[in-house]
Amino acid sequence: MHYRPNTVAKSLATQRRNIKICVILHIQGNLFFDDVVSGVEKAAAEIKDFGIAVTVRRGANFDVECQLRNIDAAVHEGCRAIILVPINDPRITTRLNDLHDTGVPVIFLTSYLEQTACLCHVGCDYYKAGRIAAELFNLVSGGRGRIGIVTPPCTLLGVNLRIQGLRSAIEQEYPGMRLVALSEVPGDEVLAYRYTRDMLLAHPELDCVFYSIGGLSSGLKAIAELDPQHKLRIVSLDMIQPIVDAVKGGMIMATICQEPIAQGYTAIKVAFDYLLAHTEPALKNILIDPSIKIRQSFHETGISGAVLADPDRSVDAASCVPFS
Amino acid sequence: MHYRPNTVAKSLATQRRNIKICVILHIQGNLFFDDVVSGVEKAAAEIKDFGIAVTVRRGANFDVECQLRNIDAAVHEGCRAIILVPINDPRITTRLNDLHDTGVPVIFLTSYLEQTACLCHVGCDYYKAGRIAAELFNLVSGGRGRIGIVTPPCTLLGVNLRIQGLRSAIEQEYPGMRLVALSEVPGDEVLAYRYTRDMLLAHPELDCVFYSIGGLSSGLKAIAELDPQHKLRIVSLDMIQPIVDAVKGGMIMATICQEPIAQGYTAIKVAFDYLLAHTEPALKNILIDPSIKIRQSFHETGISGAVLADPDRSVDAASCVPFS
DNA sequence: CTGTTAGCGCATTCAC
DNA sequence: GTGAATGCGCTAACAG
Repeated sequence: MHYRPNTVAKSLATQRRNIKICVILHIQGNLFFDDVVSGVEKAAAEIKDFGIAVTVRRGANFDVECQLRNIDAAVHEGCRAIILVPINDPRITTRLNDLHDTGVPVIFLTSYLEQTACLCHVGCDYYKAGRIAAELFNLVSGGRGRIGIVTPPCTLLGVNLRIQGLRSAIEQEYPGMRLVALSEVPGDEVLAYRYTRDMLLAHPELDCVFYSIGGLSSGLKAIAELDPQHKLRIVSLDMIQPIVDAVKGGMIMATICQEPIAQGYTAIKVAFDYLLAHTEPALKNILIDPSIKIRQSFHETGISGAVLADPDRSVDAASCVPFS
Repeated sequence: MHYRPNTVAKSLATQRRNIKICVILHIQGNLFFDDVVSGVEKAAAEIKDFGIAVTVRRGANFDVECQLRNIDAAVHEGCRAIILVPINDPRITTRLNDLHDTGVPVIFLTSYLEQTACLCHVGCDYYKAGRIAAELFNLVSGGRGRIGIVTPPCTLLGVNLRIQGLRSAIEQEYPGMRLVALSEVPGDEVLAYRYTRDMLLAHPELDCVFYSIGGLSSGLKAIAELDPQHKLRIVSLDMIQPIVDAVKGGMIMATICQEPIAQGYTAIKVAFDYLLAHTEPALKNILIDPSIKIRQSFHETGISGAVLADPDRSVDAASCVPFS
């Protein structure tokens, strides 16, 4: 027949079951993941009235045992779906596959594990982000740029994909561009400064830098010292505060945002749809499009405030005659 | 106390009232507004279970009488909120102010009228879009670009704001840039071709073109004929099909998307929140951020399909050693 | 195992 | 006017 169950009535009836979703991260003190969490919390607030509670557990950085404990704790408190930023470790894979067999769905967030059962992966199109970076450099360098990359370790999935994207775009489409240097920086401000500085000193021909360690801003200081005139074209990642400041200040030309808030939000919504409507996501890989932000993207117009018409900028047809 | 009404229960109880939202446009056959409508429909599908119906009325282009009739019809069928793409005419203003007095909220979509009571305006930050265009030209022209603009009539609110944004950015921040020509094209393919061609012929010094009449693609043909080598830097608006094709083909350098789907979606959500929770929007002006799309933004990675791991692009740490 | 009923939290209606 | 009862559409617990 034409019967469509009514989601609202269904969730009202289901409220008493006290459904829980658990989000597990293994990163502390990272601005990008703070935004992921705020996306999670935004979605959590929206689905609270549906009788679904969301709890977030932030484990220690890359601590496998801690992540395993968090998974156990989540199961123990009876959670009905797990959203996970996974650590790439066989113990996690094993644990998640077991979980899947017991009927608890797993949603990967920002990264995923191969050979591991899951409902889906919610992330960003890291590969495309890399290709976009390549194109930006191509556009501003007249197709003859010399690129250096400062990056987290390439063993991380997203990082690897991003660099492959940049590389493949250059090879396939921008023959005049060159990838000249790549510097992998472990998570440490001191090393970020040193590696960035060393790269620039070792490669004076560099005119483009892909600074993809936004969490570490001391590398930006190294760049500022060695390039006080802002001759280098710098593209970075995400809209965390130090990056935004550098874009506004004219030091960074563009930043490619991996939409952490949307990622967190979407992951919760996938879990929600699964728990309430038993809807499996249409795609195993839900990739949020990276977005490009430049200086003017952060321009405060003032028009978005409380009043409709901004007296400084109301419609003025007379101002629109041709000019010279 | 700490009482928070439960939205779900409330809407279940309210279902019998058969609430209606009416969306009224005055544009036919415009791809941008097709996307606005699809955003509306997406939100409509989501709130259907809440017992709220959405109907869309698309009137004749800029026909004031028709828009007035549509408003009357909406009121007559008992709709509880009106979402309107307004025509700038005093009769509309009068009618809307009357409506407001009878308690029917009006939400402006993509444009608004001054001196007119409304719940809020949902649009795009047109001013910022203009500033972004200016910055893109500045970036790729080494700060010495000569800009020509092809635009719809500046009497339209968004159009005017956009051009003011571009202009003010140039005046304030890009002293080496010049606005050389502005061509206002009424909605007509023949004129679009002719005006665009005339502008290019009259201004051989032009190296940047802001082609902001995406609905009319014959101007692009004029550009293609006069600039077969793609020496002009072209920035356009929105992601409608002819523009996307031209970006993919390398003719258009970048397009600034005014997020029609998000605008339509947001307008419905505002009405929904008002009708169900009696929540007034926090801002009178809800401005969606314009987004920048370049060629690689349209790159199909293939990874977003049904499988998680793309064998062509799985993690390969060995590929990430430094190169030359 | 199938059929019936209570109740999720609220708005509306009806009785007083 | 104030207060109690009904039902929105569904799930869960219950009874047969």
